Formats: sequence, C-alpha cells, structure tokens
Amino acid sequence: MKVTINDVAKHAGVSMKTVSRVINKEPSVRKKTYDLVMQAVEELNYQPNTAARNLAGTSSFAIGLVYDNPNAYYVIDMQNGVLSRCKEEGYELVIHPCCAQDPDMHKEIATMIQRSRLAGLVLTPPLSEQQDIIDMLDSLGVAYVRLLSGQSHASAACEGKTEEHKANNCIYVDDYAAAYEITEHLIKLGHKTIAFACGDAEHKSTTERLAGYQQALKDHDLTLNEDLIYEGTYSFESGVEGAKALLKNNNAYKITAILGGNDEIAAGALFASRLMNIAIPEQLSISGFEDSPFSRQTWPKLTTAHQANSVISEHAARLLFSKTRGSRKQDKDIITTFTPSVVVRESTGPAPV
Amino acid sequence: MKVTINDVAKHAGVSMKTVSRVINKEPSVRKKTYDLVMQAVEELNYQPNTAARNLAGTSSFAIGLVYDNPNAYYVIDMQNGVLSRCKEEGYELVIHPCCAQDPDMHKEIATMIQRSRLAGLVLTPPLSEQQDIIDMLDSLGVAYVRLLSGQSHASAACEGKTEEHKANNCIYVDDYAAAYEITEHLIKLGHKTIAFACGDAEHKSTTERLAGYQQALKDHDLTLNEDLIYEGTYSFESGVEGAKALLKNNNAYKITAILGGNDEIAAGALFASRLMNIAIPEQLSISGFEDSPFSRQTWPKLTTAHQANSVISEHAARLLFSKTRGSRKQDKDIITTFTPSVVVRESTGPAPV
DNA sequence: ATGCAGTTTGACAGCGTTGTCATTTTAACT
DNA sequence: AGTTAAAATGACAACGCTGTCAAACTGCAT
Repeated sequence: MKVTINDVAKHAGVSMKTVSRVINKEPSVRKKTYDLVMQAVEELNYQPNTAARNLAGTSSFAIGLVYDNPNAYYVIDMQNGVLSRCKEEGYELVIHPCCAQDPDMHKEIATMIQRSRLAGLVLTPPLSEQQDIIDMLDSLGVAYVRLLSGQSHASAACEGKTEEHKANNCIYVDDYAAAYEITEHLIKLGHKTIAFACGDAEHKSTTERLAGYQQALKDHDLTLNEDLIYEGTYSFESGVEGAKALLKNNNAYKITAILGGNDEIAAGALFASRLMNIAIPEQLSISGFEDSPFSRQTWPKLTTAHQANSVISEHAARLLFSKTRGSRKQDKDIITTFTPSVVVRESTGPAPV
Repeated sequence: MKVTINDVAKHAGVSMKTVSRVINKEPSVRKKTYDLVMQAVEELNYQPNTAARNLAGTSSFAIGLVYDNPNAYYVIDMQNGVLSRCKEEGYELVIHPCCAQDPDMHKEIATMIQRSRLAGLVLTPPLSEQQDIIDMLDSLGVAYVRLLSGQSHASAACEGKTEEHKANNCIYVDDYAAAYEITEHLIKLGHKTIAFACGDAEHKSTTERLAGYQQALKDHDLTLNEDLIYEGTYSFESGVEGAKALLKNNNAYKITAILGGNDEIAAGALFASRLMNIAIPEQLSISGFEDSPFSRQTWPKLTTAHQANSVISEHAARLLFSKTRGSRKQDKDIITTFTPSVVVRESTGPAPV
C-alpha cells in the first residue's frame, strides 16, 4: 500500500538520491535515467511523502495565504488562484484567516510559519500594508508577496523600500486608475455631482480609489466637495447607511451618481435607494468596484470595475514560487501590475435633466 | 531561533519523550512534571515542528476539507467552522476544492491523502453522497465525516450502512423538516398554489427539500402539481430562468408563492420578478433556503431557512477529531443533526386575494 | 591509450519528532 | 519493612526524505 522512495529506487535499479533528484526535477540527471525512474514511479504509483520532504529539506513544501477579509467572494477567488499554482508546483496551501486589528497578529503569523515551516506567504490587504508584519517576515527571512493597492512601484505602502523589494515582493492593483476611469464614465454620462461612498479607512485601496475619483473630477473641471464623500466600511450595511446619509437632504447638492467603494457598498446603496423610492438609473446612477458575482445579482445589475482576483492571486503565487526552492525555470510571464477595467451594466445611465 | 524538543527537555531536566508526552497531552504525566515542562515550553517559546510530528507519528496533524460548491458563502463558512476546531486541536487544514463530476475524483483525493498523510477528511455534499468515494476512503482506512442531507439516521445516502457508521461518520441537516416548515409558513399566509424551484438534481438536499415541500402541501390538503416544480441548479441564473418559466403563463395556475431551493435561486427569482413587473411580496411571495448573507442583501430581504454552516462544520470537525489520534476527552457535546429554522423577512407576505 | 574537467550517480548521515519497550519511581498492600 | 502491581519516565530506533560529499562515469583533447 505504502510506497517509499526506496521501493522506487530498487524497482528502477538506481539509488534513492537519484529518485529524489528526478521527483524534484533537479538538473544533471540523464534523460535515460529520468525516464527509467519516472516509469518506476508510475508503475508503483509512488506519492512523495510531504512530511518527510518538509523535514529533510531546507524549506518546506507549503505556503501560507493570510487574509482578513469579510468578503467571501474575494477570499474564495484568492484561494483558488493560489491553489491552482500550488497544485502545479506540488505545494500545500495553509490558509490563515485572521484579524488585522489584533495586536498579537504578527506573533500569531510567526507561530504559524514556524510550526509549518512555511516556504512563503501571500499577504492580502490590509495585512499586506502593515509594516510590523513585513518587518517580522524580513527578520524571519521568510519569502512573501504583498498584494498592494497603488500605482505600481509608486505605492505608498512601499515607501522607503528598495526598488528590488518593490519588484520582487509586490503585486499591484491600480485602484487609482480604475476609479479614475469609472468616474470618467459617469462624467461622460453627464453627471456633475458625483458622490463617493468609501470603504475602510485603513485599507490603502480606499485612499487610492478616492484619489482616482478626485483627480477625474478635477481633470474635468468639476468641484470637489467634502460633503459628497461618505466614510464607511467595505460592507453592504455601510452602503445602505452611506446612501441614506448622502441623499438625506439632497436638495442642496443634487447628487445624480454615487460611486461605491466596492460592489457590496454599491449594492447597499441600491437597497437604500429602493427604500427611498429612487429609480436606478433614471434618477440616480450607482457604480460598484471589483466585479464580484454579487454585482451581477442585484437589480439592476451593477456597473463596476472588473478585477480578476483569481488571476491576480495566481500571479502572486507565481512570484512567490520564483523565489523559493527550485526557482527552476525563471517565470518570466508574471504580471505585477493589474488595472481593473470598467464594466458597464444597468445601474448607471445618463444624468437626469 | 529554532527551538527543538531536545532544548526544552534539557531546559526542564527531563527526557525528550516526556516533553513529547506533555505537548501531546498524553495521560500518565505527573502534574509537577507537566508544569515544569510547560514552563520550559513557554520560556523558550517552543513550537512543535509539524513536519517531524507528521513523519514520526502514526497519523499526521492535518485534516482535509473537500468540497465542490460554487457558493462562496457556503465554502467560507465551512472552512471557518473546521478551522476554528483545527486551531484548538493544533491541526492543519488542507482545503481541496474539486469537481464532483470528474471521474478521477477519488484517485485525486486518494493522492492527496497519501501525500499529506491526512488524519481525516470532512466531506461536503455532493461528494459526501458519492458511494465510490466512501468506498475508497474505507479501503484506505482513513477517518472521515460526511455532511449529509436527510432526516438524521434515515438518510438515503446511508442505505445499507451500519448504525455504527451512521452515528460515527455522519452529520445530518434535516432539509426535509426545514422545507416542510417553510412551506407551512407560506400555507399559513394563505397561499394555495406554491411553486418550487429546485437545485441540482444530484444533490440529496434537493430531493429532501422537495419531499418536505410536498409533504407539507399534502398535509394541508393542497394538490401537488408537477408543473409547479422547476428543475434547475443551485444558482442565481437558474433562479431567474426558473421564475420566468414558472410565471410565463401564470393565468393557468395562479402561482402566488415560489419556494427557492436556496437563497441564490430565490434571489434569481426576485430578479426575474422585477423584470416582469411583479411586486414582491404583494403579488408574489418568494422564499430562500440557507440564510446566507446574500438573503439579507436583496430587495426585499429574503424569508429563508437559517442554516448555521460554520457551526455545522465545526461539529463535523469535532466528530472527526473524536476519532483521530488522541481521542483524549470524549467530546460528548457533538450535535449530529441540525434542523434549519425559518427566518421570516420581507419577501413573503399574505397571499393576494 | 592517457589524462583531465565536467557530468552523473551513490553512500550515508541527519531533519525533529513519536512508538516501543525497558527501567525507575510511586503507591498500596501485607 | 518488604513485596507487588501500577504509574511515570527514559533510551533508542525508526519515520521517509534530502543535503553533503565522495566516487564513478562520461567525452574530448592530447
């Protein structure tokens, strides 16, 4: 039942070490030997024992995915992207949901790394933005990849970091550009008074998206107004509250469009609009951000900015693997900057006259 | 930096084996010795090496969670429930999304088990219902827990199984009772023509929910009508299609309520109703199933059957752990049958007159 | 043929824990 | 105090693999 590397070695008439070389795709194995061993592996249906490999080897065959995100769709996409890569590389994935606020956060992560001897970590926002965690990882000498919001290498979360760090440890999502684009879409529809319902203040993406929105207004000679910005969180409930607050005494401002910080906020705004008997998009345009499945399941469907989370996380995993163990083939196809693109659906329309 | 069991042993003045006994909570360790060792563990901040434990021990400190479910909320809840238990027991969780249709499914799972030497598996529907997978696991001698839809020990998925199997390997969700209850809720609101939009046929839960619905109708002397049953899948899109199909020529039947197979289907039905200008709940009542966050983010909010997935999966993990390694304390608080309870929100109302 | 550098292979000792079994200590009796 | 069974502890060999380093083999120029 249980086939060890030794069995394979005997079967193929080589040493254990050679079998090891083959399954680890190490160079300097003759093609003939390689085939011989592979055949034995097939015939015996050999499965390398992860525990033994982890113990004997320098680093282990497991990476971690750390997140603090209430959005199920986001998390699942992240997992699947990383998992697909792990499968290919023969790595295990240790998932670790956690609470970014927790002051013992980095201790908890350190413990996890030590116990499982993780080869690396993929960090999603907002944890990827926390300096104390990065410092801890650096001091531990663990490889990691940070998913960051920002315009490529200029991201504020990387201030004071070397170019080398930025290039090797970060994947960027250009929320600024996406927000700019989506705001411009609204402006072109004739909207002049556009509100913004923000997500969590501690997420860098909130700042980036807000900045993109503001720059778009500025570039089109529209006045910025603090009163049109609602500071909330990345949740449906916050979207409801935000829309209510913004539209409460709308006579003064005549808001004709609301930009949601993400799809959940936009869905919440949609919900609030119904409560207030406001027709979407006739009286008010609403747009989301992220293009989660959610945005297709509201009424009307949400205009949003498409963000391919599973692709992004897959590239994060690639980047991580390029730094671990083998580094066999240099993976040159890694994309490090993603810019979400606007998807126009039914929740936005021409500004009412 | 790296603290081994040997360091702790020296520090505490005992043998490695004794330290091992302490961290594994084995009996027959004097209280005094226990404290002594624990202190050393604290002082040195010792973290047992998972790989070594997995290799040396009989079974490993990792369990697997296998699922094939497109519903992100469901998956996340399942993960979190199992994870919370794993954390407490010091186990790792290996997640494994897969495709139930895949004919090589059980091979893939077998490979995963062998590679990671998993101590056990938690299986969610529909994989928990596939006999070939169960057989494979039995032959491998791996512990597992099946999440099943059905009335406790009478579940059809367990036909031909011993009582012992049913009690030790299964967690039941009584979808039948829940569907009965929710149908009754509609009947009490005066509805006489209630349609049912089914989920995937291969899911046992579909059959169970359908049966509960039918029995409720029967018990209240309402006629069953095949035409009122739409066979679809557990998706939003299917809900849209289902509602459209059911309501297309509604003059013949005068459907006043639709029972969705789950929340997504119900949300889809809601969406379709909007398309057809049908007021919810004034002209048509719609109810969901599962009480995912989703059901609170539609307009109007969905009446549904609350199913505490994270609690359910936590108990599944408990049951699994009661069969592995330690089995230390007999966990007597494991709940093996859950019955979802009706949550009334705004999508259901009195039948129109 | 001979030598030499480069390539390919193998022997063997760990990696950090737990299982087995022997040994020592304790408690509970005469 | 002396005996005995039970409880607590320890010594040591695995577990299945990889890292290290030495040995054997290659091809190629002499």
